Amino acid sequence: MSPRAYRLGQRQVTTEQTRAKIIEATRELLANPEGLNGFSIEAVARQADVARMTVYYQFSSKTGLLEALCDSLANKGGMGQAQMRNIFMQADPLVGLAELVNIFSRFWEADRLVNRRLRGLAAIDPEFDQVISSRNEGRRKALTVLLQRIESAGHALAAPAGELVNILFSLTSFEFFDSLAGPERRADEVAPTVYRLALAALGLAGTA
Amino acid sequence: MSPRAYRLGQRQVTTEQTRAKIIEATRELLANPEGLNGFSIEAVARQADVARMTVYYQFSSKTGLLEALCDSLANKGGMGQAQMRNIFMQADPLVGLAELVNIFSRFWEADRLVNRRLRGLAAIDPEFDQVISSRNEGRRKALTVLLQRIESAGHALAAPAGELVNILFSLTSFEFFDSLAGPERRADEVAPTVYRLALAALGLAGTA
DNA sequence: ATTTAGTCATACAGATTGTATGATTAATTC
DNA sequence: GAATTAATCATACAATCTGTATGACTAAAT
Repeated sequence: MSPRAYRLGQRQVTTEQTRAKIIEATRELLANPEGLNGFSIEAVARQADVARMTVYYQFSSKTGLLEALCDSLANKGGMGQAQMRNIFMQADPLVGLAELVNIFSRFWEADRLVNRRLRGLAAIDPEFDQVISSRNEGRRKALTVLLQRIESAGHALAAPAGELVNILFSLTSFEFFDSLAGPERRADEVAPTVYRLALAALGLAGTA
Repeated sequence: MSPRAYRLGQRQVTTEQTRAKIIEATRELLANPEGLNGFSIEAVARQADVARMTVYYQFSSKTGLLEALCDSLANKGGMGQAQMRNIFMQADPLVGLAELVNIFSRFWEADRLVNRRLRGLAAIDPEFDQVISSRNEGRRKALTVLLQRIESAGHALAAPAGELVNILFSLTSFEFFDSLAGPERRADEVAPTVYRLALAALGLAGTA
């Protein structure tokens, strides 16, 4: 009657491999320059060499699958803790801001096409949009803290802090990076431009 | 044998009405806050009270339909000639730039949700992305001309013109507007911010 | 040896797509 | 008025995808 105690143990390793295979297959399909016409759970399963039912079993829905991909990208990009810490370790919050811009520029660049697709899907599907939005909140939070420190450091701000957070948030968005980078520019060319605009927005054009 | 000469005449009016009905139905469906799950050619036909085959007959494909919608939005927003002329009529090219920012801010705001969906679809489908990209080229061209005039007017530019065009292009994009406006702000609050950033990018922060 | 979780195979109803074929309707031409 | 033409509609079709359900099979854990 009562279910027997059962630890996954070694099996969890295998399961994780399966999940990783599926997520990677999803990433590959989203990175297809031909677009997402061929993108379907069925195609993901084929690409991952897995039964379609396994995809559903592991991720429940398309949204669940894409959400897992987002997490995977964030982990791969080291977005969890290490990088964030580096932003706030800086004594000068403006250096921290520059660091944030650099980190995100590189992050957006790493899987640029995939990011573009994901945001495209988010623009179409409110359910998945929630996923993307909540992922963005971390950046907004970080910017809020940085801005407080910048103000504390004695810099007079050119506008209400809430307004400025909003501007910095938009300047450091994937969409802005993607547009600014165009077909040619790399992250290390774009990041300085974004940082310059950010300083200008703060009214600190010639400060650094 | 030889086909008889045939002018559409009065029939063209009816046809145009049909096309308009279908485009409007498309617009309404794209504006659905619930997302595009329910969006299909079939749904468009139902909404327009028209047979599905008529949609195909008039627009060939989904891309053709969306392209027609883009044109419709541009016409509705008066994007054709009148507004553009207003930008270049200004004696001071910086005023022209401010005008451009205003015009596009209002334009993006007018059908904001629809624009978001369209760009989402473009991010997913390279074929349709072409449509959107070519629509954006007008803005880029206008910015290029404005920038030349600004330079001719004796303002020293802070960076190569090509670079600056790129930055202004990104600052005046729908995506940047959409992010900056957030859930609350209106076009007339966003436009001044964008203009300030544009001036800062040009290195003319305190000029106007 | 038995239980459990993960994987797979199959099946199903419902939608959507793009295309094809032909009927119907109304305006245009002769 | 009769013939022609273009637009619209109705129906059908194969192909694909979705989400769900059901059960079999396998390997690890008990």
